[in-house]
Amino acid sequence: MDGVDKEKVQRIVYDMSKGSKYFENEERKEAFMRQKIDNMRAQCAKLTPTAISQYQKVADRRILELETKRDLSRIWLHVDMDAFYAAVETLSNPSLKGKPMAVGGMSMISTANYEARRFGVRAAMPGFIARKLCPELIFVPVDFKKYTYYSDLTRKVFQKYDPNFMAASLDEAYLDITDVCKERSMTSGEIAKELRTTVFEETGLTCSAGVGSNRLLAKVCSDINKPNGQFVLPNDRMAVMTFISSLPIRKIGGIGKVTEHILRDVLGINTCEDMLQKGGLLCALFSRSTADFFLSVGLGLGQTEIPQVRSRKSISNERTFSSTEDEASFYQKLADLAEMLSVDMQKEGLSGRTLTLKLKTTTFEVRTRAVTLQNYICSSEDILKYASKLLKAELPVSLRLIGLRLSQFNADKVVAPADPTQKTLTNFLISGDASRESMVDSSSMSSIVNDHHFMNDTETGFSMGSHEACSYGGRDLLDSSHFPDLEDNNCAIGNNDGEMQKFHEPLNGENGNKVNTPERKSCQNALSELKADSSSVPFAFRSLDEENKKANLPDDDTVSSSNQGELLLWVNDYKCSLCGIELPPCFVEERQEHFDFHLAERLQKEESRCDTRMLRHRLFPEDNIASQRKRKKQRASPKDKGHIPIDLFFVKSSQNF
DNA sequence: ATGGTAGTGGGTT
DNA sequence: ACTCAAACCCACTACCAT
Repeated sequence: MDGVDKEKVQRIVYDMSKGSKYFENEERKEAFMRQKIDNMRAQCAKLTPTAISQYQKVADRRILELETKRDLSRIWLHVDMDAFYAAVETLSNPSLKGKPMAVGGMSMISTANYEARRFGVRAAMPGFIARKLCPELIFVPVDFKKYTYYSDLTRKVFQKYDPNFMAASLDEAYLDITDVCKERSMTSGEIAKELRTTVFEETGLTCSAGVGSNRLLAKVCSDINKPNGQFVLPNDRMAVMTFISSLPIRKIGGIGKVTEHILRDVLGINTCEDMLQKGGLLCALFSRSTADFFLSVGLGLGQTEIPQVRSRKSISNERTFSSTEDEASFYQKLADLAEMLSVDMQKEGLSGRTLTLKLKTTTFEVRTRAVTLQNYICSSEDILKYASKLLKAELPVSLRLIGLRLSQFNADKVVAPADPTQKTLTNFLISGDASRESMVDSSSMSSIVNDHHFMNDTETGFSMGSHEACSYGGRDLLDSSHFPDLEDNNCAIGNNDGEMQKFHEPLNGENGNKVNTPERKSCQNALSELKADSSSVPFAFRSLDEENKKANLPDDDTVSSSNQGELLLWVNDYKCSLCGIELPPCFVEERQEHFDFHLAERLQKEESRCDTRMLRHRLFPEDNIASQRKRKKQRASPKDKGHIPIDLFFVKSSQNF
C-alpha cells in the first residue's frame, strides 16, 4: 500500500497497546521467541564442519528426491475476493462507497476496505486502535449470513470451471482449471479473466486471481495484482524457479511472523531461494517434515492433487468476556457453551470422546485442559458435566475467555457408545488384551511415517504450524490409526504445561506459585473429591499389599501373563476402569456391588481351572498396585505431600477370600 | 534398560 | 480494553513390550 506512513502507524499502535495486559503477554511471547532463536543459534554454532557437510549431502539428496515429485501437468487457479466482508457491506449500503470503513467492532475488526487500509487499518486489528489511526472510520458489525449468501453466489460461478473446486474459506477458493482450459482451448489467463468477470456480474464484487502449477504458487500469485487483478505463472520449471528465487519467504502460506523471524535471524534466510542454499542447515535444525516443507518451498513445489475428503476432526466454540474471577459466571458461560456445542454436534450427527476446555486468563495466558472418555458424548449435560470437572481443577482463576472443543469423533456417526464398555468386560473375562492387538496395527501404520528423522528438535523447541496443509499429506495416515474403541486408561486428565510456561515462570515472580503443574492439578482433583466425601472413602490397599506380598505366588502364565485390565480401579476416583461406569466416591455400597459384579463374572470364568489362591493373585497383582501407587506419589508436589491420592483404590479388601 | 506409541498441552498459521 | 474456528506440528510423559 502506497501512501501509508508506516512509522506513524507503528507508533500509534505501540502507544495504544503499551502497558496493557495484552502488550505484556506479547512481550513475554517475544522473549520466548528470542530464547528459541538463541537456542537454535547455539545449536548451529555447535555443528562441526563435517556435520555440516553431512547435512548438506542429506539436503542435496532430499532436493533431488523432491524434484522428482514436481508435477507441471495441472493448472491451479486461486481466487481471492477483495476485502470481502467490507465489499459485501458496501453492496448493501452504497453510501459507504469511497469512505474508510471496517467490518467489526471496537474490540476487533475483521476486514477493512481499501480506503481504510490507507490509514494503516488492517484485519485483525482492534477497533479502538483503528479509530485512532483513522478517526472518521466507519464501523459496520459483522453479518455472517450476508457473507455466506454472497459466498454461495461466487461458488456457483467457481463450480462452472471446476465442479470439485476447494473452498478455503468464505472468500477464497482453489480451482483445478486444467480440464476447462483444454476443453475450451483457452489460456489460463483467459479463463481467470472470464471467471472474474462472471463473478462480478453475478455478485457485484471484485476478486483477484492467481494461476500456477500448484496451489502454493497459485496462492502467492493471487496476491500479486490485488485488488481486482490477476497474475499467471506459466507451468515451466525455469519460470517457477525464477519466480521463487526472489520471493520473500513471508509470502508463502504457512510461513508467518515467527517462522520468518527464526529463519532470518538464525539462518539468514530471506528469500525462497535461500532455502535451497541453506538446505544443509535446515536439515540439521528441523524435523524431516519441516525441512521437507522448507526445501519444497525453495523448489516452488506444492500440492497438485485434489486431497481426499477431509472430514472435520473437531468442533469448538469459545467466548471472550470482561475479565472476572466469579465462579458462578464461569459455570453459566460454561453451560451456554456446552449447550451451543451440543447443538452443533447434533447438527452434524457427531459425538466425541475428547473434551477440551480452553481458558484465557486475564494476563492472556492460554491454557487447555482435556479429558478423554471411554464413551462418546454429544449432549449438553454430558459436556457440561465433564467441562465443569475440568474447570473446577483450575480454580481459583481470573479469566477473559472460556472455550470448549469436542474431538475424537465416532467414525460412523453412530451415537450409541456401548462398544468400548463391552470390550473391556470381555477382555477382563478372557484375560486378553485388545489394546495390544490394536497397538500392533497402529504401530505398523505409523512406522511408515516415522521411519526417519534428520534429527529431533528437542533443544530448539521449534514447532512448525500448518504447512502440512499445503505441502504433504503424509501425516494423514496417522489419522486412521486412532482406534476409537481402543481400550486404554483413557480417563486420566492430562496436564502438560509446555515450555512457554516453564520459560516465563521466572519472569512472573508474584504469580509463580499459581502455575498449575500436573502435580498441583491431580492433588486439586483429589482434594476436591475429599472435600465432597472425606469420611466414607474405603482405603484398603495398604493391607492388601501386605497380603499379596505374603502370598507371593508363582507365575501362572498358562492363561496369560498380562495383568493389565484386571484391576478394578476408580479412574479419577470416579469411573470404573473395567467397564467405564461412573460411581462417585460417596456411593460406597454401589461401588462394592459393582466390584462384586465384576468378581462374579470373573469367578464363573475361572472356577473351572483355577483355585482361589490363583484367582486372588490375578485379581490383586501386587506389582501393579504398588507401582501405580508409587507413580501417583511421585506426582504429588512437596507441599501436598500430606494428602494421599485417593483416586485409585479397591472397594473391597481381600477378606472375602 | 530401551524403544515405540498414545494422549495431552501448547504454539503457529 | 486485542476475535473465532480449525488444522497441524512438536515436546513431554506415561505406559507398554521386549
